[in-house]
This record gives sequence, C-alpha cells and structure tokens, in this order.
Amino acid sequence: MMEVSIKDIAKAAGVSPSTVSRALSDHPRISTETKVRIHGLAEEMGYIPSLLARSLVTRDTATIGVVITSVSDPFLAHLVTSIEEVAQEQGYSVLMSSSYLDPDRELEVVGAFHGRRTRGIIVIGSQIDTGYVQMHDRFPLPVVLTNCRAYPYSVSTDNLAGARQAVEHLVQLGHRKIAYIANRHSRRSNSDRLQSYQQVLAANGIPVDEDLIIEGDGTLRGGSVAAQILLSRSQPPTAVFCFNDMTAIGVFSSLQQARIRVPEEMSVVGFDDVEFATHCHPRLTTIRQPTNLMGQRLIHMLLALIQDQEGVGPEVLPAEMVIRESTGPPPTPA
Amino acid sequence: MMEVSIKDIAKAAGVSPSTVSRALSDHPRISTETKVRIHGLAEEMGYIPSLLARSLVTRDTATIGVVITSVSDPFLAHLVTSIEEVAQEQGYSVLMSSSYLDPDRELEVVGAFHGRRTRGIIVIGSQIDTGYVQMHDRFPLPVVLTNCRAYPYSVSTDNLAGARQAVEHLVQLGHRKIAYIANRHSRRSNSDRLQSYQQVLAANGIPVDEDLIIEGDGTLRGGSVAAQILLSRSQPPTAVFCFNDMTAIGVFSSLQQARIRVPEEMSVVGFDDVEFATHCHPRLTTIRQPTNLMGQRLIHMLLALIQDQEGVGPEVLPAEMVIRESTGPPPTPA
DNA sequence: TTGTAGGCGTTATCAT
DNA sequence: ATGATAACGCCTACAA
Repeated sequence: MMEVSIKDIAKAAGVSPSTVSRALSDHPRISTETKVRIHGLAEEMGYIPSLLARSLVTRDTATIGVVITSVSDPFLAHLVTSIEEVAQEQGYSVLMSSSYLDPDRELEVVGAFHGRRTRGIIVIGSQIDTGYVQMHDRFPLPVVLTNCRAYPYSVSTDNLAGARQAVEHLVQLGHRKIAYIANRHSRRSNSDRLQSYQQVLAANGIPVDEDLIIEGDGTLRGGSVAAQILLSRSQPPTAVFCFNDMTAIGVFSSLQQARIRVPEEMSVVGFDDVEFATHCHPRLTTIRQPTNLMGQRLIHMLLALIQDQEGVGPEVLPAEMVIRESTGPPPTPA
Repeated sequence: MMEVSIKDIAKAAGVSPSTVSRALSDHPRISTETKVRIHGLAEEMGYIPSLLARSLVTRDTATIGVVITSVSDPFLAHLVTSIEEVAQEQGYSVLMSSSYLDPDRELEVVGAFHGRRTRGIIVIGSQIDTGYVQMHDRFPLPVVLTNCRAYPYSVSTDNLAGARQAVEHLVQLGHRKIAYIANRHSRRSNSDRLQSYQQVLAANGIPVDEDLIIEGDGTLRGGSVAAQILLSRSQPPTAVFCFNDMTAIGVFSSLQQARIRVPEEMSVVGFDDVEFATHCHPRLTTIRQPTNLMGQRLIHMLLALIQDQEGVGPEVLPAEMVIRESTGPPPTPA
C-alpha cells in the first residue's frame, strides 16, 4: 500500500520524473499528448502529490495555525468557522489546537505550528498577550491576536463602547444596583468591559460596590454560580451585566431555580449575541459582536502580513446593542 | 528573517550537519561536551526543526485529520475537543476542516488530508458514509467514521436503544400523539432514531401519523420552525421527540412564543445531553451520549488502525436516558 | 518538448 | 565520536 510517487508514474509512462511534474502542473511547454497520458496515468494509479515534499521546495505550506482556548463556547466556535471558511477559500489549510487557557500550552502550540512551518498564526483569547510583542523580533511567523490593543496585529470588538451601551441601558431603565459578572480568563476584553461598567456608574453618580463585581469564567456553570453568589448578598442587585451570553444564560438558570422572574425582578444583559440568545427565555438583551466580520478581519490581516503588505494595523470592530426581553425597569419596592 | 537550519548551526559550531542532528536528537554516541554546545547554540539561534523535512524522511507526519460537518453544534464541538485532547497526548497534531454537509467538499477535504500525508482521518457526520467502504481498497489511509454500522471502522452511540427509551418514556407517561423532529443531514443516526420511534409506537398500538414526523436539520432554528409546523396541525401532538438537544431547545423557543407550557401542555425530549440541556427552562429530558468516551474511542480506533493492530472493529456505545423537567403526563382534556 | 542535476531540511547508513 | 553520502518526493533551472 505504498504511496505512489512521481517517479512511479515516470517509470510507468517511460518518461523522466520532471516531465511528469511538468505535465501534472500544466507547464506550458509540454506536448498535449503526453500531458493527457500522464494525467490519465496519475488518475489511474491514484497519485496524490505529497504536499510535504512540495512545501519543502516551494517553502510554502499553505497552512495557517489557529490556537483557541476552547471551541466549546459558541462564540469562539463561530469565530473559527468564519476563519476557516475564508482560509479554505484562499487555498489555506487550517491547523487547529486548543490551549485550554494554559499559557505554557499556548506557547507549546505556537512552537508546534512553527515547527510545521505554518505561514502564520491566529491566537484567539491569548493568555500570553503582550508576550508576542517581545517575541516579535525573534519569531519569524506573523501572529495575529484578538482583543489586544497593546499588540500591533490585533482585531478587537469595541468592548469599551459595547459595555458602555449595556450599562447605560440599565441605568436608563432606572437600575442603580447593577452587578457585573467578569471573566477571569479573558483579561483584556474583561478589563475593558469592567472599566466601562465602572465609568458609567460613576458618571451617573452611582457608587461602585465591589460586592457586586463577581469573578466568573465565561461558562454556563460560571454564570450560574455567580448568580447564586449575587442572590446571597444582603442587598442583591436588580440588574446584572454579564461578560458574555454563556454567563448570562447560566445566570438565567439560577434565577429560574430561585423563582426570580426576568426581567420583572432582575434584568440581565449578555455580550456576544450567540444564536442561543434568541432561543432562550426570555430572549436575551445583549451586545452583538460582529463575529463573522471579526473572523474575516483576523484571517485577512494574517494573509496581509504573510504577503508583507504595508499598513497593516490594529482594527477595532463596532459593537451593537440588541434589546430584547431580558431587561426592563427595576421592581418597584412594594 | 530566514529560518535557521541544521546546517547553519553546523557552520556556527564548526561541525558537520549530521553531528548537529545527532546532538539534537540525543543520540547515544556523541560527546556530552558537543551535545551541550550544540543545544546551547540551537537555543540561542532560535532553531526550530522543520517537521516537514523530518516527516519526509521518517515518513511520519504525526498528524491526523478531522473532518466535521460544522463545529457550531455543541455536541460536535465537544467531540472534537475530546479527540484533540487524546491526539495531543499521543503526540499527534490535528488538522481540522469543515465539510458544511457537502459531500463533494467532504471528499475534497479527505483528499487534502491525504495530500498532507496525515496518518489517518476521522470523519464526523459523514455525508459519504458507505462510500468509504469502496474506497477502502484504493485508499492508503485509515478512515474512522461516526454512526455508520455499515462501515467496519465506526463508533456509534446506540441510537436504537436511546431513541427507544425516549419514546417509551413518553408512552408510559400516557402520550399517544407523539411527534418526531428528524435531521435530514444525519441520515444514519436519524434513521435509527426514527426506526425506534416507529417501533415503539407500533408496539404500543399507536398508529404512526406521518404528519407528526417533521424534517428538521439539527439546529436551533430548525427545531423552532419544526415546532411551528407541528403547532399548525389540526391535531397537534402532546409530546415531541427531537433528533438532538439543539432541535429541542429550538422547539422550546417556539413553544414559549406560543405560550404553551412545558411539560404541562407539551413534553419535549432531546438527544445528546449537551451542557445547555441543564441550563434551559425547563431543564431538558434527553438521551445522553457519552461524548467524551466517543471521542476517545474514535481516536483510539484510528491510532490502532495506524499501528496496524489486529481486531479493530465497530463499536457501539451505550445511550442513557436522563429524565429532567421537560417531560410529564399529557394534559387532561378539560 | 524532454532529460539531467541540484537542492529544499532532515534522518540514516556507512565509513573513519 | 564524527563526517560523508544518500535518500525522502518534489520543483526548477539548465542542457539537450
């Protein structure tokens, strides 16, 4: 069951290997007769060119690497789908590995990608972050990040503006006890969202209560336990702004359990606008990230870098609030 | 910014390339002195071995390919995560591509993996299915499938038993008008589940009403529209068994919209037991697939095939019913 | 139009 | 312990 190589075909056809190579790559100067003969033979013998060997000589693997924290968040899943789609379209294969939020593992994966000579790397939710700016000199591969404005090649959503809209929405509805459930694993985007949260409260003369800022982890379960903590406060909030939709839906489940109605007794806002946001009850008010666009910009930025294009720089994509049914005025104390 | 090769190190160290190669691969017969010197030099020069070149000579890429319909279904996402975890552990990299439910695209991807000389391929939710059994002779790479009992190298969940439990549960609760929302994209597992559905109904003297079998597509939206169709029937069902949890949650959202309470007015059963099943309202009664185990069996089967082990054959994993709050007795007609 | 030769970066088999 | 040399499968001048 040996792989058939260009030599085998050459032997079978009674020509030299280079003729076969040319015939197969539709080289201009070759007789149409042998060309079709070779093509037929190749087909018949089940020849599949070794991209390994080819890459070695052309110095191009036509592969990019994507390192992702975990594909179990639908937002991230959507993002990689969008990246992969464009990559395919542009003739690139995608090597994918998970970093499981572990910085060491992330570095390992990046190293492995380099070893495989991917043309470039996209890191989604990097735990190294600015580590790449130092690496930048020694590292021969372009690296593109998400949500890291301190790094030159980064695509972000406007977390500041997004979070601001969310919290302002809540304030305008009349809420004054507003909680924030953070994500300890997503420092960059989290700190932006937290910052807007604090600023909007301050701008509206609402003191920031540290007890209302809970560490979450961006998962359903994380949101669920964060909500329980919030409910155990002596002065529970009337609204909660969540790092992402997963967290928000986790919050929903704890509220259901505690028989607290949304939005009558508690308003909830998410972030991302994943598909589930319109299929939960009540439908989730959230900040939409342009997920497809983000994936496209990431891969296009990487391709631009690969092609040594000029003027590649950080991009910030707009966030848009989508008001649905999980937010409303605070309950009037009977 | 050229990549540094073994030759560069050799030059810098004043030794031959082969010595460098040996030093780096911790060959036994080499002086400890030069070994450390070479290692230091390599480190310092930022040397990363080209796995391309290495693979070419060792004839082993240490890579496997995973083709998946789409990573946007949490069940599938979970599955690939589990596969990847084991693959990493065993020193394999994972090349991943989506087939988008397109048979042609699936073949393309398989071809691309072959070209990259992956050691084997896992196809999740194949649209070709038995096509691989014919390919089996001509194709030099081991291929492992999910849910295809007609193919020798397949790991499946016991869809027959799983679906049977689900429908029997509904029947025992007293339901007689039970709908099934199918998945037109997942022929294999779908036909098994449909078959059990029909058998259980028949075994209980319940005529199968074709109007209660709806074509879905395994997505939230698909479940949502299927539910709307069901509700428009002159005789709507009192229970619905869904191809998967995504469909079921889509059904939930349509029922909410129509102000139909679950389970009081309508019982819903899913399949998969994704994490969302415990974070929706009401919590979803479903058939649990051993997702992690399935991923592990898939990759282990592939590795066994790669290593030419004997006695590799199809595996069927157990499905287990998890009763939660989305099922109950049918409404008593007032 | 086709063949020959060299090289891509490694490893492996000989010698030395 | 180390150095030549060949080979992996392919591409690409250069020569014929």
